Amino acid sequence: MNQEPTSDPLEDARQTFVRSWGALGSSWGVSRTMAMVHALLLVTDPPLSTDDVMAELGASRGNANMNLRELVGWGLVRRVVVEGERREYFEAEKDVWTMFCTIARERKRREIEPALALLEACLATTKGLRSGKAKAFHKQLSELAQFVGTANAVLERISASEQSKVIPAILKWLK
Amino acid sequence: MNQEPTSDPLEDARQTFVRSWGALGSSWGVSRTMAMVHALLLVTDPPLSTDDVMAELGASRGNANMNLRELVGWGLVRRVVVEGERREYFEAEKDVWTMFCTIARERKRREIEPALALLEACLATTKGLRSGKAKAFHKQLSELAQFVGTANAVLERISASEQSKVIPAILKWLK
DNA sequence: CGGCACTTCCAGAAAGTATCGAAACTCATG
DNA sequence: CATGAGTTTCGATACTTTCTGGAAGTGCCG
Repeated sequence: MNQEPTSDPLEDARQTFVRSWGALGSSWGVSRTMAMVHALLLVTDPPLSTDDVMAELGASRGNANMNLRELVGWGLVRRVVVEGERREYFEAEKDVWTMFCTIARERKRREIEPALALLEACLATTKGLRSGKAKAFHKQLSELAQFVGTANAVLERISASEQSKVIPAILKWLK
Repeated sequence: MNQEPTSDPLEDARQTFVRSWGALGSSWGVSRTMAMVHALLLVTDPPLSTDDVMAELGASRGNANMNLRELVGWGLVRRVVVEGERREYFEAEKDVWTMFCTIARERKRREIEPALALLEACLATTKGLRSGKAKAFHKQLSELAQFVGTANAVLERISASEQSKVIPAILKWLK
């Protein structure tokens, strides 16, 4: 992935943003390129084609295609049809609140729920055990499960709400 | 990393929990082994030595040492001194709320704040630009920055609060 | 149909990380 | 101040994940 030098400050800022956002992505369990593609679409107005993404990021077709597809799978990017064009174009959901809700819902489904399931399973298999060690294990896991369950419910509730209902309440609470 | 077959249901459950938690860790940007070490300490009562961790997870000394050190760095694990023992022992913070606050604070510091800094930097360099494209870019980033900033403040506030103040409020709000 | 304009799949290559094993270091102790 | 238990560091290797480039697929249109 290459970068061309520019002296256009806007282009510089875009590049900086896209690349750095990509780097940050990896600490959140998102691959660099996927984060970069998302960042790119987020700050680009007319929808982009696969080739545009390839060109902007210097990625291969397969890579661009795969990451676009995955972003569509997450619901963060939409395929759009451009009048009189055969090629597919992509645009990101620009509204930050909607984006947050989408991410929350997907992570919940893909990561929190499996974790809960694991905890429940371990709780179930140690339910009947009477030894002190088993009791302690069971108690520790059940506290964890309860916490994760609450977090799950909070995300559920928040991401099903209107931004206009939630944000003001939060800001007020922050005081 | 090996596993020995057991017919002890508690041991089985512990193994299952530790290993699966490790697997889940990777979707949250935590390395498998670090998540496993943490899980292990979380469900183990007497503090463990490096050698215990090595034995339980079948990891090398270097690996165990490195991950223990990193967990101490996150504040999720403490070194403890056992009477009349030269060797160091480790125990995890068991309280789930405290654990959550620690993680929130650390991720905030390591990941959210750098992201905010990036956003601010890009906002600053495009501040004066008057073209339509620049305005759109600036607006998109500033919405993102505002959202991330609010999230940051929320985490700050929550993780500085008492569990007893926050959880009931949340449960009430969930209704 | 057959050509064209795209999209998707796939197997191997490359890059990036985690892990090991062993050597180097630390430091209380005899 | 030599010993040795215990800890840390480090280069080499093994493993995963990500990426590439080309082959195969899809479906529109003349």
